[in-house]
Amino acid sequence: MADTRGAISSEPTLEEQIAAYQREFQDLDPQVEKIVSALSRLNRRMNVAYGRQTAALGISNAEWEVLKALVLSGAPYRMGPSDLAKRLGLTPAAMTHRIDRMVAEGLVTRERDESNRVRVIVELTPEGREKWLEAMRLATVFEEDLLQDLSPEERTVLGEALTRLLRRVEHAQPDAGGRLTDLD
Amino acid sequence: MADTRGAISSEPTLEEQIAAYQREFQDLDPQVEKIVSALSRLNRRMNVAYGRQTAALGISNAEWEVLKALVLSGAPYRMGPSDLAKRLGLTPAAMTHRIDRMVAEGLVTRERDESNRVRVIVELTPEGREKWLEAMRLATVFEEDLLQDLSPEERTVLGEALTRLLRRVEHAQPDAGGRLTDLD
DNA sequence: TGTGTACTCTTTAGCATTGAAATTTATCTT
DNA sequence: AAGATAAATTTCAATGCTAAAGAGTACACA
Repeated sequence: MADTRGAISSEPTLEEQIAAYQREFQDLDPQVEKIVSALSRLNRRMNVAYGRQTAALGISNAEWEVLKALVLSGAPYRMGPSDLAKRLGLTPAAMTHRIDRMVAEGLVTRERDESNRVRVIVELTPEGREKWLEAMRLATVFEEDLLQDLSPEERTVLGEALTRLLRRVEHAQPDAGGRLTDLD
Repeated sequence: MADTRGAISSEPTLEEQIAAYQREFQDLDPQVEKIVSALSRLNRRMNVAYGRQTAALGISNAEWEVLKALVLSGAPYRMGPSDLAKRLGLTPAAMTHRIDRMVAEGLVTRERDESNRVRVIVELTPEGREKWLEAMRLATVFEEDLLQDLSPEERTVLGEALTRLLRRVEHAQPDAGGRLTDLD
């Protein structure tokens, strides 16, 4: 899991960091750098916060990711290990071990698919679903607090802008030189 | 390092995901969820892109992080291992090993501080600085492409909004229940 | 029916990370 | 000056990840 550790301290402020970049690299567009750096820092801080919350519930951030994927798949909350692995960006091997741990903790069950015995079905237990719900409640409180300074209009604009950026990275692939070129 | 792996595939669209969340969790504010999910996805995609670029230069994303921290510290590009560790959010132990590798590759040097022999000084080599510069050039091209759909005004608004969110997480600490409360 | 091929999951070996203990050097107290 | 305490780094054992090899099952096609 990415950058979930706590205490990010003695870090320069965003402004100091951008000033330092400009000193060392003249071609830098400070506006672009501000967006990119803020994005990355924000994400790191948020992951730390989520990590603290899930830890308080006795699960790891990694386990929460699995619970989320299963719930999002909809009732009856079943997925195969390789689907889960693709969804979370893990190798199937890592998924095997992660599921091992979660079965031992009673968050999911693992059984063979009787109609195709190559396949394995991972299914959320009621306990797993309950954990997800508790984590979800904490997460929404945190997220609402995070955004409390933004008016509904500002939220709309922000969501719109981020979605546009996301579409750009998702529908484009960097070429050999790293340039983003449209696929459609 | 966080979520730097490639191929994030067979993922539901952002819209599908939010619809699924609303089905499973009625209290969800779709506007908030849109922002938070887009942020997290965007960051993941960007890390994948950066990873591809640094890999093309023969360094890992982890090594790039160290190079960035050293350059940002300004000439003469020296830092102690524990400062680097704090800056990158790693344990000192991990820093020791990472520096080992980078010394072996000639990106940095490690020597004892003669004025206080407990301390160690990690210093960027000219080769390390050159690698940073190459990575920086690729990164700025990617970042400019990423933001190409946003007008200068939109960029300003976006940067401003993200900075505001960042200030909120940085100056606030979640309490036992996970609420963000101001420190100032 | 039998064999080849493809697919899914697990096992194995290697690597980066963490947390805790150990090591080395500096500083404080008397 | 001696001994205790503190600080910075490294060493060590355990964890979770990746990549690649292995095992088991289903399906196609002769």
